[in-house]
Amino acid sequence: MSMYKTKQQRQLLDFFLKNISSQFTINEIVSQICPDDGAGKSTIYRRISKMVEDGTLMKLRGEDGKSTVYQYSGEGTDCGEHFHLKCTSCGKLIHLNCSQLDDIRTHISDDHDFTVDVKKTVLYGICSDCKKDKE
Amino acid sequence: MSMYKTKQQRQLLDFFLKNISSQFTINEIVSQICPDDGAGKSTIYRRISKMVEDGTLMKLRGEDGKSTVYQYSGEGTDCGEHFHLKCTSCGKLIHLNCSQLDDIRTHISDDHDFTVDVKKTVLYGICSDCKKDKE
DNA sequence: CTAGTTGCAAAGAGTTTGCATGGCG
DNA sequence: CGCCATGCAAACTCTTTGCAACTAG
Repeated sequence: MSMYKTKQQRQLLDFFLKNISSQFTINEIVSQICPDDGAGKSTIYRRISKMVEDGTLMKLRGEDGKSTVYQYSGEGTDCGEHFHLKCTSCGKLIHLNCSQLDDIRTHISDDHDFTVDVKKTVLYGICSDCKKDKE
Repeated sequence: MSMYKTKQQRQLLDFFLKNISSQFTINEIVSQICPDDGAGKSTIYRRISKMVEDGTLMKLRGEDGKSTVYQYSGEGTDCGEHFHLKCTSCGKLIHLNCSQLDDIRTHISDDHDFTVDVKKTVLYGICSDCKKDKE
């Protein structure tokens, strides 16, 4: 399969590494990486899908509930190990490293016989900053 | 706004009430409700959006990670009060009434200063039945 | 009667696919 | 040199929107 390391593959990975805590839509990625927009959009789609498959990226639903955004979750992160909180107001993604939260998985597994897939799960809500703004 | 109770509105609500624990894509809804398919699809879209807004329906991502499915979550359910587990293998949605899970919300709220919105959150993973099948 | 609602068709947005070309190893 | 990856354009699917006809209250 992905045996070749092409320029485009490296560009894409670099882009996410440089913006390791940010999320982007396909269009944002395309316009940031491709010279004069539009070029290579299908390649971006193809590559992104594979990166989601192999865990390099997380696929999330945007704040508006319509768009799809992607964020790096590969090496260097422990995104396969912890839960994520996503603010539905500002879009921020919070990595939740917390032993108590890990207990939840054990609890759900033991008591509800359901194996939670942390990589696919995002808890949506309102972050502290946005909470303040509303006051 | 929604002051009129039209035939279509009632049909749609009845359909979800009759299939209170199932999920449907827009196309499935359209073909089940509309006589000879295709008819009134835009009405379905318009009405579904409103039902999601007012909490009558939950909007979920389908098993394939691409499609969007809807399930009843209005009166008679306590879907605004508990978490949901969704099996990424068979698509089943599990309503998680469990005090320990409620503690999670308190914990995240108190210790992580983040207010989880239960209605928008779904925990994805593998249910017991599908786990067995793999053995 | 009046304003919200519906149906249709057309427009839009997002994503996928076929095929010839290009580039990695 | 062989094969996978890329780019482009066309095809597709899903969803939204404009507008005239309709209907509940």
